[in-house]
Amino acid sequence: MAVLTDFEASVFKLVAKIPQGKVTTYQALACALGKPRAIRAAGNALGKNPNLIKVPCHRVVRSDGKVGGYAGGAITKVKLLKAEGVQVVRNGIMNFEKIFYNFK
DNA sequence: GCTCTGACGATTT
DNA sequence: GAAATCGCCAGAG
Repeated sequence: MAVLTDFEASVFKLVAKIPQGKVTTYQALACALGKPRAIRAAGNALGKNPNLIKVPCHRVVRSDGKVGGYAGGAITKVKLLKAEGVQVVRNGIMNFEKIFYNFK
């Protein structure tokens, strides 16, 4: 079972809600948690990556439009996103603005 | 209880 | 426009 903290569990719970073909940013994620300043903490939680398959952590990208990082490598992350219909411009930069998922 | 690290963000140079 | 620096929060040692 998850030996994670409440904060991490909250992050994974939100990330797991991201539908296929959509992506979100670490900022929106932290904001959804009620702590827009805890961007690093949210990213740190995903960094644990306890359920890489169950949690679509690859759908979480940076606010800059870059894919950010991934436990399996940023290359794999972009690959998965492209497979879901995400338009990757270049250098791992994508048009997440058109497929942005807003937590609600 | 203090310090370092980290899948980040925004600002400044 | 790109690179570097500072600032932020939470977890682990």
